[in-house]
Parts: sequence; C-alpha cells; structure tokens
Amino acid sequence: MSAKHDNLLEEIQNRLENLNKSERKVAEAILRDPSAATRYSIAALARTADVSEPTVNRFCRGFSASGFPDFKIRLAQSIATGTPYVGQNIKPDDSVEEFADKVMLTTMANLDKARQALNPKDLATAIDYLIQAKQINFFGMGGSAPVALDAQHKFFRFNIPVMHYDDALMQRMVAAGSSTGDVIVIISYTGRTKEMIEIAQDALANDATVIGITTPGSPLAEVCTVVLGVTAAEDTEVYMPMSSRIIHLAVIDILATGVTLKRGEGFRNHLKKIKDSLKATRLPPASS
Amino acid sequence: MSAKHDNLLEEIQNRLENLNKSERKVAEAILRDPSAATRYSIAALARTADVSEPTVNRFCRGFSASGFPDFKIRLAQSIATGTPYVGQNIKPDDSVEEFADKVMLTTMANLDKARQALNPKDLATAIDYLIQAKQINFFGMGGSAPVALDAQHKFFRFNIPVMHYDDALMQRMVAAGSSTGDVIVIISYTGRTKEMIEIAQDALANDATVIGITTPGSPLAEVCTVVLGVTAAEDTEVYMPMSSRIIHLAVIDILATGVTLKRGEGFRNHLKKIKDSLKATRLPPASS
DNA sequence: CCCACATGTAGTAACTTTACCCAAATGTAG
DNA sequence: CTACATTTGGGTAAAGTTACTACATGTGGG
Repeated sequence: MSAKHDNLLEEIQNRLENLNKSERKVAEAILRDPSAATRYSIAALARTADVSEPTVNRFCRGFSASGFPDFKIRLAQSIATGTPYVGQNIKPDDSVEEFADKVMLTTMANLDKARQALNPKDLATAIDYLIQAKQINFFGMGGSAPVALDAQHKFFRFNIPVMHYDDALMQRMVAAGSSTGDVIVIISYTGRTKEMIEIAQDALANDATVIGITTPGSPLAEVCTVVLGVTAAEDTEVYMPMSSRIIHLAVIDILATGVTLKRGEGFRNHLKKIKDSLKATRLPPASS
Repeated sequence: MSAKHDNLLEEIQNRLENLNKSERKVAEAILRDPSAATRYSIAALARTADVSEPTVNRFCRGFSASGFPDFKIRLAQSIATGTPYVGQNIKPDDSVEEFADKVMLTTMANLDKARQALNPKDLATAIDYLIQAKQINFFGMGGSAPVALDAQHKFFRFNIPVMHYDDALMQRMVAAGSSTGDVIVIISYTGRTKEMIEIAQDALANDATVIGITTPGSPLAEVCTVVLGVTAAEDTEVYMPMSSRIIHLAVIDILATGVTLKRGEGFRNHLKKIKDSLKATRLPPASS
C-alpha cells in the first residue's frame, strides 16, 4: 500500500553539491529535462551528459537503484508526481501561465507533504473528540479566520452547536466559559501568536479539549490536547502564506468527512435533507 | 510541458474485453500487480502471463508504446500519479488513513484539473482589472463566504480599498452603489444562486467590472465580465462540496500573486513591512 | 613519485525486437 | 458440406540493442 514517495528528483537536487565532476554532469543533464531522461537509453544519456556509459550506471547505483532501467522507472514515477516544479519559486518575470502553474503545483506538493505527514492516529483521536463534543468552537485570527469560518460552515450541518471566533477577546471569553465536553479547535499557521497560547491554556484549565491545527513543535502545539500538524515551508516573509491555509482547509475536510462517516448511514440522509433545502434558492441545472 | 494523464492502467482495464486470449493474459498479469510489472523484464512478464515474449511486445504496441521499455515507463508514471485513488470515492467503511488519503488526493487531482482548465488569458485580464481597481469587493454567500473573507485578507495588504460581503442585502447595496473602476469578484460554486446573478447584473448596469469565480457555462458565468471557471465534479449532493472551495482559494492565490508581481519590486517591500508589523505579537521562533 | 580515486574502453551478457513460420479459425467456391 | 484460400493469432529463433562488468588508463593529493 504505502506510497513512499522517493522524490528522486528532489534527492538529485539535494545531493548535487556532493557529487564528483562527472556524476554532476549526469545529474545536471537529468535535471535539465527530466522527462526526456526517461526516454533516453543509457548511451544517449551518457552522450548528452558528455560522460561514459559506466559513469551513468555508477550514478544510478549511487541513488540506490539496481541499474539504469530501475533508475529510469523511479525517475518516471518521480516526475508523474508533479515533482518537477516543487521548490521552483515564483520569479518576478514569470508569465501568467508560469506563475499560475507554480502556485497550483506548489499547493499540490504541499498537500501531498501534508498527506504524508499527518498522523492517522491523531486524526482519529480528533474525530472522536469532535463526535462526542457538546459544543465546538473554531478559533482563528487573521489569515486563519477564513479557515475557522469555513469549518463552522461545514460542521454546522452536523447539528452540533458550533461557532467560530476571529477575535481574541471573544475567544478568551469563550475559553473562560468552557467546560468538559467542549471542544475548541485552534487554527494558527505559526503557532506562535501569544494570545492564542494563553487562550488554549485557559480552555484547558476548564477541562475543555483543545485541538490544534498548527505547526508541530510550536509553542501552541505544546499545550494542545491533540495536534494536527503540518510544516509547509513557504516564503512567508515577503509574500503571504498561501498553501498553509489550504492545507488547514483540507484538514478540516478530513475531520468533517471523518465525523460524517462515523455517524453512519442515517446521518448521511440528514445531510442530504439540508442540501435539498437549498435547492429552492437555485436556478435549475443547465438545460441545453 | 503538458502533463497529459495517460492513466494507462485505467485504459488497460477498459480495453480488457476487446483483447484476444493471449493479450488478455498479459493484461491480467499486469493488473494483478502493476508495480511488480514495472520491475519485470519482458521475459519475466511473458513467463508470468504464460505467453511468449513477442506477444507481450505486441501488447505494448497496442497501447501506443514504442516497445516494452517505453510501456513500462508509462506504466510506472500511471502508478505514481496516485491513480488508484483518484475517482475512488470515499466509502463508509474506510479507515481514517484511507479516507484522509482520499480527501487529500482528490483535492490534489482537482487542483490539477483546475490548473489545466484555467485560461491564462482570462487570469491576466482579471489581474489587470484588479490592479487598476479603485475599490475591490468580494462577494460570496454560504460556503463561499470564507473564500471571500480570505480574499479580503490577501488583498488588504495591497492598499487598495477592499471589502467582502457574505450577505445578499449588503451585496445588493454595494452593487447598486458601484461605478466605473469598481471591481466586484463574485465567488459561487454553482453559479446558479438567483440573487447573485441579479446582483452581478446590478453592478454591471453601473459600469462596474464583475469577475466571476464560478462554474463556466453557468447562468452567473454568462453575465460576468471575466470568468475564472473550473468544473470540479464532486459528490455535492450528499457530502458537502470540498474541493471547489479549495480551488477557489487557489485561484485567489493566483490573482494575489499576479497583482504582487505586476506591482513590481517596490511594492514587495511594502508587503514585507506589513509582515514586520506583525512580528511584535509573536513569540520568537523555536530556539533549541 | 606513488597511491587511490575517478573515469573511460572494450568486451560480454542480458534484454528486446524483428523476421519468419506454423496453426487455427473463418470465409468462400465448387 | 467439403476442400481450398485467406486471415488472424501466436510461437521460435536469430539479429540487433542496450546495459553491465572487468580491466586499463589517467589524474590529483600526499
């Protein structure tokens, strides 16, 4: 089952510095046009990189492949995963098509990292808490406010009392007034916003459950009951964080899906009824 | 460039019925363990399928590969794309790990569809309108409200007057009060909410620009100045729409990126200053 | 100046493909 | 309905590629 992403291309990139002259030539030839490399024979690649065939072969073995053909297959898989763009940062002179592609592919790559990083056990624990919750509150400030709002929308359909707050004062009040059985989900990219940490501690002091969707290892993560964490490196300093919110949304989707599934068949009908109640406000589907 | 998903495995599955006896034996052998097939030599695969080597070769050519090695590479890519999950819907008895993976992979697949479907020219047009805007308003109701809120957060940093509205009454008032140079971005998954269409028409009547992030071909799309459209099929009827909002967010990311880039270097410093102003509210990065 | 490492040459082994042939099935004419 | 022709499916074996191994040669560091 396990998908174990080799990310061969990334590995080649990383080890580029540690390779000797000829092998670096091979690496560069491959990175120059990875998908072409999958079509080359060992002789063709050797010629392109201007080295001998055994050098290519040694290079392949260096990346723990049994030989050139095996290496080519791993490379092909690595490409299919969308890896070629990963890490390629957006440059000021990119065309619209180029940076649009980069934004999309970077987002996809980050989602994939998140997929691999997320711990199913923690997810399951979080879902269990949410199902048993008397009341759910989503807290997110600044850039995470939309995520909290979205979460409220999704969980609203489960007929558990649910709210979101994007304002520290209200969050503090809710945390102070919480008790056993209340679940507070705190969404924060950095996990280093002082107030959020204090709020989490307040809630915990009142025996509420605190689920953190934040960076693992951050001060906020330290205090949460459960942490659903992802480290998506991005150029936070200058541009705005982009992928992180999308990952957070995806985590919310997973939690919502989990709650739906665990509630069983009867409950899925309830969801359908809510959907149906919205139909009246819409025009009929395109007829032509 | 073009990523053209072959989905070779799917194609083999589909054509299984139309193959003659021996070639079907080959197909079945491959489907039985696709990833093993990528490691086999033609002789090994022939033995496993209990046919001769040329038969395997003919089979490969039948799937428009130049030969067996080429076929193996396409097969490898097909496996790596995560194909097994794409389209596989979530089932009530999935484990947490399974459905979490499916949610993520479905989202990724939809983002990729969006990436290919988005028209760079329309994006460029939208970005131009946004740069020249006197005022930008994001409208989104229900599930699209969080997207509108997120957009406001992102565009707030550009020091253009920007607001979001999630309430039809306010939206109508803003549309009625708009004029040339105002840009209204309407976010709607279905593009069939009656009120939104009327609101769009009001805004257009006042010479405002209306950018629609919605389903192409929908009634709303018909009336917009520019449409940034994506058709992400999902199980809207029972579960809630998930991927669509994430795609919409990604589109917002692209627009924001475009505006940032087009504004040039000086402006990116301005963004950095805003970032810096937030530092004071945070704990320092992990020190250990 | 020598040793060790890096790299290339040439030959061999493995793998793939082509050319050819046989067998079975289907079609056709007597 | 039989007998011959034609097409289709599929295997054998040899030719052609491709990849690997063993060895030779060069080159930089001690």
